[in-house]
Amino acid sequence: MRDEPGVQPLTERGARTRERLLAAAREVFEERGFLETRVAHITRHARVAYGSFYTYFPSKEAVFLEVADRLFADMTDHDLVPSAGPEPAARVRRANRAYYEAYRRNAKMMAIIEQVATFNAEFQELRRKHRAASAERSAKAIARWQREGLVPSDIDAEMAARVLASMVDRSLYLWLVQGNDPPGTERLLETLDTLTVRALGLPS
Amino acid sequence: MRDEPGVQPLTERGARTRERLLAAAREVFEERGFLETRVAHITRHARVAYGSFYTYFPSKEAVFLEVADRLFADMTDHDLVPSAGPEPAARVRRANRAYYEAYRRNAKMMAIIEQVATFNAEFQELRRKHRAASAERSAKAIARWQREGLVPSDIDAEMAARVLASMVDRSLYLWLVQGNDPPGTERLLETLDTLTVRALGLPS
Amino acid sequence: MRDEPGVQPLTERGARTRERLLAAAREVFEERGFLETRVAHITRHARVAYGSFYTYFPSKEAVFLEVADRLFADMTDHDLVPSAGPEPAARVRRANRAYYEAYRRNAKMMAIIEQVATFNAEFQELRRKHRAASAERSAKAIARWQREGLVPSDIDAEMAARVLASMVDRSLYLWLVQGNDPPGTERLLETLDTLTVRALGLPS
Amino acid sequence: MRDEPGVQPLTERGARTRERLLAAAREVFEERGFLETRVAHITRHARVAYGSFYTYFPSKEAVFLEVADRLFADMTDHDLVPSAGPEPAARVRRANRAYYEAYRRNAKMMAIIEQVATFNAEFQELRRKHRAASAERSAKAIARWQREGLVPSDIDAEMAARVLASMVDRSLYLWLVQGNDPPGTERLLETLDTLTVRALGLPS
DNA sequence: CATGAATGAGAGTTCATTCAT
DNA sequence: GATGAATGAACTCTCATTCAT
Repeated sequence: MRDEPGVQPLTERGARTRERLLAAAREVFEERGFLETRVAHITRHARVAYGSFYTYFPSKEAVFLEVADRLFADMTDHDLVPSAGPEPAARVRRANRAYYEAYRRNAKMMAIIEQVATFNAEFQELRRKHRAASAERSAKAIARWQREGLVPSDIDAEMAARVLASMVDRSLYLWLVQGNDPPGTERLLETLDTLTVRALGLPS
Repeated sequence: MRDEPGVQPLTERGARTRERLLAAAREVFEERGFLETRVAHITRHARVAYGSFYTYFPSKEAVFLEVADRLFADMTDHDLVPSAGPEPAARVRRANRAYYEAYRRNAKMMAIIEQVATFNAEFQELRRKHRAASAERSAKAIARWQREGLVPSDIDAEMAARVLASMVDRSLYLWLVQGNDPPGTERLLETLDTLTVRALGLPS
Repeated sequence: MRDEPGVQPLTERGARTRERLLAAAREVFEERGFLETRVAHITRHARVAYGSFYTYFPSKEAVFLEVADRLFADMTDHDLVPSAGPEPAARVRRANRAYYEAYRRNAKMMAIIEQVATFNAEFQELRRKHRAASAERSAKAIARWQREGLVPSDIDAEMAARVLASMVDRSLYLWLVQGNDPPGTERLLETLDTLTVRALGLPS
Repeated sequence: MRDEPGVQPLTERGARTRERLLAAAREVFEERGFLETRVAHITRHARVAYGSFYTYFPSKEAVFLEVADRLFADMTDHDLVPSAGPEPAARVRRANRAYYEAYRRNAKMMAIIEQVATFNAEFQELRRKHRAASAERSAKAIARWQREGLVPSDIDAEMAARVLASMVDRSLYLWLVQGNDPPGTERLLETLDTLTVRALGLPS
């Protein structure tokens, strides 16, 4: 009992051990899922003693939160519509592809994230915030396009942003995580692009 | 899951007990989620002896599968586009509303279904089949509309059906299960209708 | 998880198992003390499975409380002054001897009781109540003797009852539990009697 | 306990660290009890590195023994009858009050001492010796009073000393440590004085 | 069939002590 | 000496499933 476990290590060596645990945790979570992961798996994978885990993390949940937090940061570099500029359809397309790449890179963890989100309220909240921030940025882009006359003004920008994000997100989940269908990825991406652009009425 | 030991009760009394267990299971699953549900909770709720559970179901998973199977039947009475006919936009609209109502009615179980789908392969497969069947029907409708010139022929009917189903499904999940947003339901439904119709290029 | 553990068993067989656990618990507590007792020791001693312990008791504390409660009942059949009547000095003497016998019979558990009382607030309260009830009875006897002119009226009956109970109780504890001194028991009892009688000014 | 590794610091700085650990240990023990005290609590409180604890003390028990040893010294400056002289009743009274004050000052540690005495044999022995030495002094006083004709000669001086010490000690423990009773302290002290004096038959 | 007791392999967490720096 | 990380044996409590009645 160092009493406030999970504190940042004070030495170089401690920092290394902590990183090893984080990396091992991610790998084991990806391999076995959150529920089937034992703290012992993580420590064995990181080649540290069982007890060392609790030197840096108060629980299995805590290490997961941190792994997921890093992943969210990686994922949200690639928003639906990252920046202003001409050719909105091309931008949508590019954003979708970027998100697809990020999703593919992190597909295994995305599966575990969905798992944990179904029973851990704290984590649900974390994910909700990330989603809201991301949707907010997309909504801003849509609203700008509406002011520029590129998107019909009868569309609810905020809601459309959320709904379209759900569309892309869930499609990629079923595709990449649950492997719901073999036919070519390009067909999926093409459809996501087309439907998004047409749903918003963007000139293509 | 239909040939496990003791599944089909032979007597009238046995059939009653089995039904009580199924009803109790659904209520307890809704209340606590799959992971937090104990077999004892189910039997207590059903006012049945602990051991009787295993007379009718080989495991906690088995009773869940059966509860979920019944629910899927209820949900898929309301497909994206239930039947042929004129006014496709109105049909999309009606289908979305019907699905929304069904989802709302079963929201708690939908949450648990998502939960179990994240770790139980057998259940994943069951859900995948339901999804595929449902998407197939939607794809048929879209294809018909394409032959009738109501939907552009450059759209991949099957993929569009899946992607749009993901959009609606996920939006309702975040809305009804995770309560992600306070603003009015009507805004959400309106957006789902509009985006679907425009994505498909249907006349409105 | 039968959810409200520690419930009374519903069958004859369950009642037997529960009794075996209680008896085993007492013996193991006496042998090793509360802190050094493991649930596994108790179940092994009772020849039941580890998990069966938790069918009947929610924790080690709970089984201890019940063991102690039974012991308190046994001990308080022998109060400082059990009943009214003539010859108070003889009554004091008889009460002291009776308490001594009870203490000797239960000496090992008295040691454990003292142990648990030093850290478990719930148990402290239980013991406080027993002590208060016992002191109350002694105080009544002293007050009666005061009304009969056998004890000086300047004595605080209630406080004297508590103080003299402490004297007897603690002396027996040090004697029988901590074995503080070999010389004859009779010397101790004689001293307890004499000091009690003279402290109260009773005719001897 | 004085020849364990690293007990006697060789440098000035080491002596200071050791004192800080001792002081911190006492405070933490008082705050949380022996069982709930972690070595980490002590070092944190002393603002000393975790490992430094083991530079000066071989174990948690060892530091407690030393804290308790100092406390015993403080307590036994105030014996039942500290010195010879006239007016024995007044002396008893004064000794009781002095002991009360000392007890009150150290009440929290007295609680922990009782706790440790219930499971640590080495500490039990230490306390037994202190008690024996103290009782010995009281017994000497009583014997002297017997030779002076102030106390009846049928009293067993040594045993009476022990029994009366138990009475005072236990009453103060229940009063000050377990807070067994709200009514005024003066009532308790008065009763202790009176009963002691009368039990011994001292002229008052 | 019904009942409820019995089972025991885990799993997470603790923390005194040791050790490398 | 001082520092704080590393260790891992314990220990409690859980609960799906089996079994005796």
